[in-house]
Amino acid sequence: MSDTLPELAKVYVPADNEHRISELWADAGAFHAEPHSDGSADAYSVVIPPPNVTAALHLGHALNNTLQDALVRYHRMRGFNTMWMPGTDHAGIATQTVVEKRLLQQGIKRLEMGREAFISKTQEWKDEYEAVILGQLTELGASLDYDRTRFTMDDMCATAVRHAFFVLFRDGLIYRGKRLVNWDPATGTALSDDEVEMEDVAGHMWYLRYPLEDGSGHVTVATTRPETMFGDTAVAVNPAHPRAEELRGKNVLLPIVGRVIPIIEDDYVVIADPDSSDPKAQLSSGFLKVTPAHDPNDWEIGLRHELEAVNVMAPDASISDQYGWDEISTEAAPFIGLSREDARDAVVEWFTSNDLLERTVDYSHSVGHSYRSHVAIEPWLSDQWYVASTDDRLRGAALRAQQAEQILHDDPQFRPGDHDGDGGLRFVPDRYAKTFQHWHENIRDWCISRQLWWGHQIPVWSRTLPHDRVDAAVIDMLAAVPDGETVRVESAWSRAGAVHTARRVTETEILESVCVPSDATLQRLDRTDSSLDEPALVEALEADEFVRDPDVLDTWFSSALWPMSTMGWPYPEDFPETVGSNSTLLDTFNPTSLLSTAREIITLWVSRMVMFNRYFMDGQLPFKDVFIHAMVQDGHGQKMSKSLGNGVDPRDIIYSHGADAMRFTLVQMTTDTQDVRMPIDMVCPHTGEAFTPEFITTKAGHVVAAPDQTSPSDPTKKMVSAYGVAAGVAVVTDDAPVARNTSSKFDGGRNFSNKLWNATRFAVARLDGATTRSEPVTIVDANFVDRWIIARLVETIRRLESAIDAYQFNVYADTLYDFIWHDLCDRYLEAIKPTIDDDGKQQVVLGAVLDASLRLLHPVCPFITEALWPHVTSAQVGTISGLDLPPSDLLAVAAWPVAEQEAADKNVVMDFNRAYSLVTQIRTLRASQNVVPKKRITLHAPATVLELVASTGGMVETLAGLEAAVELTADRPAVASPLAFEGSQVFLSGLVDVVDLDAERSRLTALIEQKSKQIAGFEGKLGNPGYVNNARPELVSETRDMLDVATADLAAARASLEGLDR
RNA sequence: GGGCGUUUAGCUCAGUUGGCUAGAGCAUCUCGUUUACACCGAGAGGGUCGGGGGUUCGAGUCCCUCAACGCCCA
Repeated sequence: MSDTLPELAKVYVPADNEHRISELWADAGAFHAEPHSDGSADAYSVVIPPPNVTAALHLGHALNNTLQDALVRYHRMRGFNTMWMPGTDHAGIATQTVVEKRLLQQGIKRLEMGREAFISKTQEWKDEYEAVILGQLTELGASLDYDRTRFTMDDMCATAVRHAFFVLFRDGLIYRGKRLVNWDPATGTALSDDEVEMEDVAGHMWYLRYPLEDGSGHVTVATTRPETMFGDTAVAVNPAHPRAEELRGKNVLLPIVGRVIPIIEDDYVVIADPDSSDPKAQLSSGFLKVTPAHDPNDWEIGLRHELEAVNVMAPDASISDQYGWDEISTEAAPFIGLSREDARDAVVEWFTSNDLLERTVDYSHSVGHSYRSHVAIEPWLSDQWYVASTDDRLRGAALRAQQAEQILHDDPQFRPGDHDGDGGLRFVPDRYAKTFQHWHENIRDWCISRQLWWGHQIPVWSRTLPHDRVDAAVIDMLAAVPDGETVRVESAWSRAGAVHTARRVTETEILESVCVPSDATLQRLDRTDSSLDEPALVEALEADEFVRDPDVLDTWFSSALWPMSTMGWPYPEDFPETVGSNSTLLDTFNPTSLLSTAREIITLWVSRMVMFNRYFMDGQLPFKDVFIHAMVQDGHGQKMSKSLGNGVDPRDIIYSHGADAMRFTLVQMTTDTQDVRMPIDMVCPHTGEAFTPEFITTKAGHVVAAPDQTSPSDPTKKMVSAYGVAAGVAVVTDDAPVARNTSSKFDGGRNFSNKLWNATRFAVARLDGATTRSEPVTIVDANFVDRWIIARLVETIRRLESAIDAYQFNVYADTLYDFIWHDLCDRYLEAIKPTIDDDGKQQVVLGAVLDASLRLLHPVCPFITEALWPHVTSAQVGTISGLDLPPSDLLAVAAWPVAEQEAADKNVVMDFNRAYSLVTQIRTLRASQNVVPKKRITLHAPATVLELVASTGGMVETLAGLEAAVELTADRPAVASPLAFEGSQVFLSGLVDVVDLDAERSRLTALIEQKSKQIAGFEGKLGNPGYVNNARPELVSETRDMLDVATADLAAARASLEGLDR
């Protein structure tokens, strides 16, 4: 077989191997998993956090997916039935925004093209980026089960969404409410709290005088938003305020509007205190204008005091009389139609000219902005659908899911009970359990409707009818409940399987809503009237004036179902690919083993998956472990993000360094606490050289690569940056192509790959697969260095296993780096050079160590290890007893090495370390005297040292460049340099013709000084009764030993120094 | 405002129940290319562990406090 393999190139070239190997895996179906329950293997499953289809992946995604892949590949090799589910997310608002933007560049407006055409355009965008993303994952080496690729809006996921909505609606966990939402007036949609970013804005505090109705004076309200005054329905004062009593029961005549509004008392109002450290108290006037329809705090006050909420704005945040504000005064009329910004100026001007503006103060404060459009959020009163997350069935279930050891509260109702899934959710690192807990303790109901076209349209049909047209039974039911409360109605629709509700919306009108499930659900319901299928039911509803809600669901609603919907929930039998011979994906792989994601996702997504999976699957968790990975920052400490456009395409790094180098470096950088900072260079497409690009600062204050860049060595050559392309501000032409990015951070990974490549190249050339030994080599009979490298291998395996179990990725990478580079290459390969060609047993050991090393490195560096795999396996000449390395054609599906504990000989390792420190000392001495490597020298040492040297079977001689090691006698050569080793004087001769006495003297003097310092330290410790009495005994005796050796070394060094002068 | 994290060699970072004589990689300096690798080998220099206080026989590690930077949630 070896003659069919091409020779290994002198340097590892990733591009020559990666694509070929990806195809090898794909052709073999190496990553495909089938559900089964035959008990032969435990399941290990992960669902990918579905990347959104707005843009290509950046290094942050590369990091997350590399970590998942390392875990997945490791578990696959350990023999788990391993499934990693791929897919993408439709990302409603984000995708709709980018598609709208692109269309607008072509002069096409969304509203003009219509819903259907727009969705089809968006679908095209999705297809394009889904392909890009899956391509990136493939190039990255992600061992996903690509046959199962899902999309949050495909049939399987849509069925789940429809079913989940129906069940929640039926169970009273979805309701329609008039609430203040975070309204984005630019995109015309409501945002969840999580989609609002707080930004500091330099604004003003205006002090407006509101005259009292009875003409007895005025009160002064302080506000940052004077334009909302049209919607004021009260003025609030703290009951402890000095004027509270005198004003009790009085009213204010609202300027411009002419509305008479009460003065109310509420201790939310901050009492003015110019000396306070709280800026709110400093700036307070003592009076607060209350605008329930345009401020969340005022909304709460409004609820407490039963105030009217007057909405004075249109969806585009202009002042409007169409959305709840009636009785417009003549004075107010000119303000109608103004934008909120213009209205603010106009109101301030009006107060100024009417002498009602008391003063203005500069005031910088935090204002919510849309994370997409970046305009200020308008708290806006509107009808929205909500999930009752605060219900115990959701929030309580999420809190009870937490592993008991990670819980910080002592509320018994939220302690895990004995229900399935209780107490089974663990966060790594564990501090994030606190984030999860805190979120749920303060959770609010979840607004799930979005005024978008791209997404899952809400499956509710509604109509609003006057009293006299509504069924009498409904009227009766509503009469029995408070106004505004929703009742379940029994009707023709409910008998057909839908859920029918009704609510009184005004004095004379009633709103009816009917939630219709998908046909898959409908046909399985136990219903009295089974004559209608879903299309027929919808047709009948629409014929009866019901209209489908135009809104779509919040993207996170479908994401929340991801671990279930991708596996065929609720009806796997409808999707044959989710069903195995004796089990289903859901039964085998849910709960999944792990979710790996970023910090902010704990609140956005983790929480909702836990609530939904538990609710819909009888308490079962969506995953057991949540691993929170580091954030990848650019060179300026800014988070890499798709929306900022500062992300680096992993394909650029793969191009400059190779996928394995990128993966290895990312894994090595993943520690418990540190975020990953990644200074980025650019590669000139004209010359290929890397350079630091020019940076600019954006309006938002971000530092990014300037869109247009100039070649560093040829100023006539131009290029554009990836940021310029992402931000849509740079034009790519043949003369100005887009420049790739790179980073020298990945050099270490690349060098490491090349090191392994060349070590294997060397080793394979020394092995001859033709003459295989039939009997396994017994390691206890092997040479010293062979026993040592096997012992180190076994230690390494153990360390890697514990590192990966604890998600210590940097430890995993560092352990491999240390073993392969230092132990295998620097020590073992160098030590066996004189013997390997003639020692068949040693060849077996070398082959086995390489074989095992490739297996161990494979989870992190899959391509290069797979590329080397056939070379190593075909060259192997035998096996080692106690080290189990079952053969496999593909490394990706090979078994993880299993070693018997006896192979880890601690004494060999100890002796090696002693001998190697002698080697190091000799090398240091050689280097200090500039002795060339090929010059052989002689070691003169006492019998104890010679014994150690002899026990290493030539290792010391080879690594230290010794010609001979001889017993130290009185007649040692005159030209010899002394060393202190383990308390003995040893000498090296043959280094140089004449010893430089001054150099020797200063070397020994420095040594004496160092040893004296150490001795003083040890003696200080041992002279301290506190230490001797309290420290662990073995620690004390260790210190004594170290003192003894240091003392002997000192004596040896002193003797040597004296010897020089004799 | 609340929470979390970071501050250790010129740079990027390790340092797991306190025992450290503080490590690694890169960079720097010296030496070295006839046979695995210059994406290399051998060696060296470089740190009062952010400041202050405390607990302890002993603190990079635990506690308090101050400062700077970053993230998440309000």
